[in-house]
Amino acid sequence: MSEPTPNPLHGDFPPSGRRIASVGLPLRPNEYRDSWCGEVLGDRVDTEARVAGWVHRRRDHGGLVFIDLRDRTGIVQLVFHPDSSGDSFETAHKLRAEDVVTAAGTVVRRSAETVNPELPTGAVELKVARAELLADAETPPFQIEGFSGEVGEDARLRHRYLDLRREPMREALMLRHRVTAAMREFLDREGFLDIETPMLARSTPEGARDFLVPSRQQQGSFYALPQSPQLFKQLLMVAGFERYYQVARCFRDESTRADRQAEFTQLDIEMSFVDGEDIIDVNERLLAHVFERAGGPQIELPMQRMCYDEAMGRFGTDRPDLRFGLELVDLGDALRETEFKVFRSVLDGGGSIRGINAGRREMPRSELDKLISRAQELGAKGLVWAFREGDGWRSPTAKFLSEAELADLNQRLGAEEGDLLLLVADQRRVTDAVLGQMRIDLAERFDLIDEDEHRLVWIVDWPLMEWNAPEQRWDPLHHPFTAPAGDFDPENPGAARAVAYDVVWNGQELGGGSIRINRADVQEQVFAALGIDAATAESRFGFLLEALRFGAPPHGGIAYGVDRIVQRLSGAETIRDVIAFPKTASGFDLLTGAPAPVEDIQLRDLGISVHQRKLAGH
RNA sequence: GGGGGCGUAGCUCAGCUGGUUAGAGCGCCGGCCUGUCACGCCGGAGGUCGCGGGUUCGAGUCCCGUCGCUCCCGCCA
Repeated sequence: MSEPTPNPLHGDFPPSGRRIASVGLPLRPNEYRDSWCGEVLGDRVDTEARVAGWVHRRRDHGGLVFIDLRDRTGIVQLVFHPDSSGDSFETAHKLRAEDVVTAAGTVVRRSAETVNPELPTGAVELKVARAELLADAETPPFQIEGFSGEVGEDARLRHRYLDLRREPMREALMLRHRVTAAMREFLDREGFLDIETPMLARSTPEGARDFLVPSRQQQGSFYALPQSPQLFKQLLMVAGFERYYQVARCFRDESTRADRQAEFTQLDIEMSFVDGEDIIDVNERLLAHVFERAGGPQIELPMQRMCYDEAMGRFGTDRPDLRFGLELVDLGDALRETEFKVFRSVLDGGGSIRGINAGRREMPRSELDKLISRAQELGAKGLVWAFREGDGWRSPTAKFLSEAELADLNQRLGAEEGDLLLLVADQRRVTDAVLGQMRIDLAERFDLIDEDEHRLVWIVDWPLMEWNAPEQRWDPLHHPFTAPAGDFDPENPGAARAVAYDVVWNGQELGGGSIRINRADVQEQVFAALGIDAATAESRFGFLLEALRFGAPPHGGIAYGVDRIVQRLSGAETIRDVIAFPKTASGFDLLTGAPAPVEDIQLRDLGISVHQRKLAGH
């Protein structure tokens, strides 16, 4: 996790183990304990307390034994003296790391020299009268805490239940709970109903690959695990529930990333009789509430908005990080007459030339070569780099450009002496993808991001569709159920705008949504424009079209990536660190061994050929 | 599907241009210890160098393959 950058988890909470109070613990006494370890504080001095937990560390002095006992709320020091009753003192000598223990005794104040200021409970300790070993533990494969090195992720995932005992993971999952609890709390208060939708659903071949589940009763047919509850929540609007939400598990059979798992959690929301403004209003208040409850940055309402076109123009992406500049600049006009062949052919081919002024930077040739490789990795054919020098450039490309062109480029880029300029010439889609990402790479590399700053922005006014040149068809920017703003002209689908909105936090999309189509005829037109013919639409989405004919209210909604929100709030480097039982990059669960081969008889029940499975290598 | 990085003791790592018996810290085991809190001191155990093959007098080290982890690109409506 991270260094001294202020973690929103810390600082905004009352110090000490009382942090746990906001998680709403049942504190009913039982025979094992009447106190959480983290709550044995000064106000318990001279009272009896009974705690239970895991042996965090033992310090055995022979005639005196200290045990740090840990539960999910924190740590308290137990002291065993030889005069403990029964065989408690002998038990203490035998205790080992991670043994499970219950101990009762008197809470005593520590003498001034023995106070541990590092521990919330460090002013007191439990003088143990009786203790019992409830379960002993084998030596853990890695140290739970008190070890300066990071434990490798393989080991952590293979014994996740031990990893989850470590403080960063405890904090992350408790934060996650606070986030979802705050979501439910707010939405319940606003009149939303929590309704579950099916996990075994119909496959939708558009979009991401589905996880398929073979049907035993209809051999050869398959369920799909839902990529989102989208269609079901629209049907719930048709059904008249008006305000719905669900903390929904979703599945996409695509490769994972540091911020992506195939199985993830979405906060899914849908409302009826609303327009885009109503939805944005509710969601701004939702986010403000969640951030407040979870110790995130304070959100000023109303939040900033930016049009899609502006975001793409200035930042090359629909999820701009507004904490730093390095904005993209369009340079085509400066090169209208250029004779430089590379630029000429791009411009003649309808492409763009765009650039970034990275500021005054020293960069050796080897580093510049790395930038070129990165640009190529991102899809550019090449990258022009230049340093402004006098009225011209120091650059391998300078000799191909006229003095007037160089001066114009410098002016458009606002280049001053020594500034590093990066140019990409390609189709606009490519220039934006490449420079939009390099802008972020450069900001990280040159440390231009103020980690204390937080910028939330709604991206609004989206195109409904974009032209997919390789496939020669129109694709929806959100999904095929997004409502066009105003009348939809099937002859000119590229002109249609959508009532859609994404909320972006420091360059990461937290969630996105739209007003949906609530008329069957419009939905049919949009399907047609997307190249889904009437027969296909009927067979895949006939149930939706039919439902829309039975009185579908105007409706719309949004969906948030819960894992990413928690990741951001916790400062975790990967999404795996905020998921209790995540999978590896190749989709393995190292703890349980899933996915795993199954018995032949299971396959026969499903009508799947055992022979085929053998071919697959099992 | 493609590219980069990594894989050595239970954990985190070191191991030079190939060279004798593969090391450290932590953990673990035994002993001592009444104020520690990363307790301390003394002693000890612990290795298929991911796996398979090759080059070489000789491989942890070089080469090929393979498996696993990870980051990135594609992909993720």
